[in-house]
Amino acid sequence: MLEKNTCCGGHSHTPKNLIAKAEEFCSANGQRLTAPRAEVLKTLARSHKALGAYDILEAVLIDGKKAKPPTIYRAIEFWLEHGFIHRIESLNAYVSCDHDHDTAGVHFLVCENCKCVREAHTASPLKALDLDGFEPKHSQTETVGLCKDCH
Amino acid sequence: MLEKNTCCGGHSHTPKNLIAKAEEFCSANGQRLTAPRAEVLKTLARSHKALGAYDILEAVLIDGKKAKPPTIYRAIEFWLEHGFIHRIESLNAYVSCDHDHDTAGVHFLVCENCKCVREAHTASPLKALDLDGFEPKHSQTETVGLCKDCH
DNA sequence: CACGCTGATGTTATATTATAACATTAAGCG
DNA sequence: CGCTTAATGTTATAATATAACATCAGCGTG
Repeated sequence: MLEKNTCCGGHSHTPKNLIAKAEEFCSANGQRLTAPRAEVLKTLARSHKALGAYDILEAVLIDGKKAKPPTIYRAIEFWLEHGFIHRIESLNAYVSCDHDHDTAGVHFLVCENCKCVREAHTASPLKALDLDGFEPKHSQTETVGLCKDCH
Repeated sequence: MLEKNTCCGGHSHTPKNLIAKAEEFCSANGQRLTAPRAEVLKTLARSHKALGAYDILEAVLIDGKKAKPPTIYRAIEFWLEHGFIHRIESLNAYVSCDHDHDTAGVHFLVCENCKCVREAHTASPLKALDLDGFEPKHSQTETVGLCKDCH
């Protein structure tokens, strides 16, 4: 994993911008931008495709040493909670997010071949639905298929 | 798991109907309705909530004996392929389906408390989207929240 | 019926993803 | 400084899923 890949136009977020946003968020909210958190976010931001937790684990060094699973999962959880990354359920993998949106409804186009993920925006899929007492908290749509470069 | 539960109005599919449909499907398509397949489908059909593979494993006996993981996963795969069950990605769990629909786009209302799952139908979420070369194969929306009885 | 083909299951082992539990360290604050 | 709290380090293990190969059952054919 993490090999150079030009699929999807080589799209990836810019680690610097995302880290800057993260720094800003942390100082504004009394959170700490620690080494594991920073490394995990940078790794995801550099990748244009979804990475599994153990891909991240292999990719990052914290103070020059390989981390252990809980360290990675804690950082993942932190960024998930604060909307800096998303979990792609159908891949058990994670992507960074540089969109500003409430995280209540998102839509991902997931390439089953190269695992690249594009985040799309539409109207909430709940609009047209008879919820009949169901109280929604979060909607996520995943469309699996082949990206432009893979089909 | 599998305890009696009256949440969501005790909704569950009717194993007999679903098995009848499955029998019909198999004979029409040259597939075999073997013991593991039948038991797995019945178990899911009886449950009104999503079951993990290992919940199913604990629940079924094949010729009076506990099965092993590959047996369960093969049956799950079989029914997934043929649209008799769905995988709820956010739970790593499975539900039976007695709807007739192309499996190209489905929407689930998932209760995070009791794990009951309601299948809903709306227009495809892809309609409003600029796919820009992405070739979609399957869309699934999962809305996590609290069901009528749990909130 | 015996044979051989095919698809399904049985079995063993292991890969992959994720978390529990407790010890230690670091940051912020009076 | 010394306390408190949040975060990380560490060890172990849970939960989910699959690879690989052996065996068996159904079925058409000679």
